[in-house]
Amino acid sequence: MDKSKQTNLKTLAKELNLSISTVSKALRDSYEIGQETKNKVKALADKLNYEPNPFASSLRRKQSKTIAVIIPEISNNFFSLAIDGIQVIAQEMGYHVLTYLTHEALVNEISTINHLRNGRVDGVLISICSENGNNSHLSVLDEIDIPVVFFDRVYEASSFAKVTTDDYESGFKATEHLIEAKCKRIAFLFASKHLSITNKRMNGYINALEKNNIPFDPRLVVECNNDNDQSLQIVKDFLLSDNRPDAIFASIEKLAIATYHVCREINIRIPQDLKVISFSNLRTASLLAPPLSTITQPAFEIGREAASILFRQIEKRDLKDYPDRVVLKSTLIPRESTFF
Amino acid sequence: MDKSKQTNLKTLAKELNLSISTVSKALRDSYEIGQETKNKVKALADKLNYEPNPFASSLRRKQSKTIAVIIPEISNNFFSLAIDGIQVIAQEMGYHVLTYLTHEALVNEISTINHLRNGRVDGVLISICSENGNNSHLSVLDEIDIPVVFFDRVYEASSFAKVTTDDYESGFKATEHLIEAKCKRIAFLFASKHLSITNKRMNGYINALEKNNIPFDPRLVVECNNDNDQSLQIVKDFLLSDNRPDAIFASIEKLAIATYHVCREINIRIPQDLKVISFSNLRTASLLAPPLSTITQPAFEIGREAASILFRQIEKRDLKDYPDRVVLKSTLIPRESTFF
DNA sequence: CTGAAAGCGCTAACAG
DNA sequence: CTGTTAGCGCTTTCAG
Repeated sequence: MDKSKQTNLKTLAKELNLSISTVSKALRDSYEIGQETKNKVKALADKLNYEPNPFASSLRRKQSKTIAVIIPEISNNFFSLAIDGIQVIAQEMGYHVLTYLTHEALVNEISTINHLRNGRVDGVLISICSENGNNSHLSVLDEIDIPVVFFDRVYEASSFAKVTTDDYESGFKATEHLIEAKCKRIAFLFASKHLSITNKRMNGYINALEKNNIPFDPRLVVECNNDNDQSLQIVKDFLLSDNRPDAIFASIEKLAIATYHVCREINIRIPQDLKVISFSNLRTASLLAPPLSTITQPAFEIGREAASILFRQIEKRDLKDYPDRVVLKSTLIPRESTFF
Repeated sequence: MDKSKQTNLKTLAKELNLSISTVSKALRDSYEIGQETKNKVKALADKLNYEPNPFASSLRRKQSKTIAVIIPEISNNFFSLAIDGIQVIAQEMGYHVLTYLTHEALVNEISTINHLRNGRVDGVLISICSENGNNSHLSVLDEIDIPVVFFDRVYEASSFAKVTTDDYESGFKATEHLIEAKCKRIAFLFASKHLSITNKRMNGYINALEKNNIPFDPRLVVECNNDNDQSLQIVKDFLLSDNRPDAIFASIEKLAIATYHVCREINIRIPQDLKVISFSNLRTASLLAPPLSTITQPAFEIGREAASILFRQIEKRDLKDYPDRVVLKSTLIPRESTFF
């Protein structure tokens, strides 16, 4: 296919008997150019569907009008809503969005970040993967020297801006909600001990127990993982053991879903035999059998906020007028799964 | 932040006392360069974390190693799964993925496509928006002169490759499934009459009725839209009218969810009073009250297939060895919502 | 107000 | 096997 057909400044200039630089300036509405010339140039540009070559322009100006979004997975209600929020802002600001999925693998996260060393993007939004033995790889973000904003799964030790929800408070509230429903043996399910969201949610859980004089039993803290089948098995074993809880607080949605599946399989009744609450952005939470009590994160808003902070950093880098931490509150929505 | 720090070919060349082109060739493993030189060059490049400037390279080679994905929305199970499939292939092929959301608005779709006129991407994957009075705007895709592959929501009249599911057959099967459950007044719910998926699914519905000697009643074909609240109201009015059906075939997931909400609100029992089946990729279909019978599309595979066709077109444009139409089968999964 | 010229970083002839 | 050179299309001084 013939790329030579693409209109460029040269074509326009020749057609109009103007110089390339005049055309360029006219299109960018420079004060140096007369109104009449501008009109003529723009008319022809429109007619020929001129679109500036983004690479030439980026090469010259050293900015790409593009941001990268690095997330563990996309078929996940939280992340797809967050991306939606990010896209809305990006499209408003005239930025393009490159999306990268790490599939929870450190090696992908590192190589993705490394590929960003070259100016391809003006900024990065990242929610880190769960495979995070040490976070040393994130030092590469420091080196690439562009604005970075973490959202949801943040790297606490980093100095970049972070947008999260109130994980600790929500963990606390969820646990107290179960305690109010007279639960005594409340389990905490999580998938990755490396994530700060896990730890904060768990600290909320632990402190809520403590405040209510319920002894903390480490055997009720159950580590699952990102593999659905494995998590299913872990939850099943747990619920069939003599260590069986009377309530489950799932720190992530997929573990609540696993719990529902297991309960159905081994005939545990929710909420009679087991109460369940979960962090979740499931749109069908209220239609489940039984309706699932959730802590619903403002996923869309987290994306939007993270993006707008990023753009503030990108567009006026010197002025430090952006917050370096934003916490957006989650909402506890009690439903039948925690009815007493 | 100091962009001058970024390593480029010049830096490497100077450091090694070689010419820029030698370094360039060495890095690209050209046969023209000696092994020893290659090693030296690569070692230094690694050490200095050299990443080629993508804009310079794209400008010169007239290809971006980037594709665009244009979809109506992302917080939708079908699309997020499809994107997942696309990303897997793209990452394998070393391509970057730019995502654009049209939010079902024609004006966004057009302007997005127009912005792609300049070589920013080497190919486009698109699922068209529902606001598609006439599809004339898609002629812009012809003009930009790069490979395009439609997936799911295709523009039938176009000559570009299309990847879909078997919408007609699935519509037929879903309807027969309801007929087997002794339904007589089967309603068809849809959101946009402009989409070919709507029409194909509806034709399947109509022909299944016909084959089973059930008269087609146009009053049972209900047009909803993309606004959840409005659709909720439409479905509610419909179910409260004297035109009330004994079964609903929802051509898209969100209308099944709306139906569930309405039934709960006005105390219609599923499946006793109303049977429901829907195209859906809901992971929680089996956990709903009652579990929802679905026609599940191979969303991930559709994305993967569309992407791999696109890359075949991009990488060997002359050889027409790619299919121009791929149909991946959906699966009907009967659950309680259609129990007889 | 308009134009000439340099150069962003890389690739690809073409010479040597 | 290595180097020189000429751009890709655009922006941006700087001259006129």
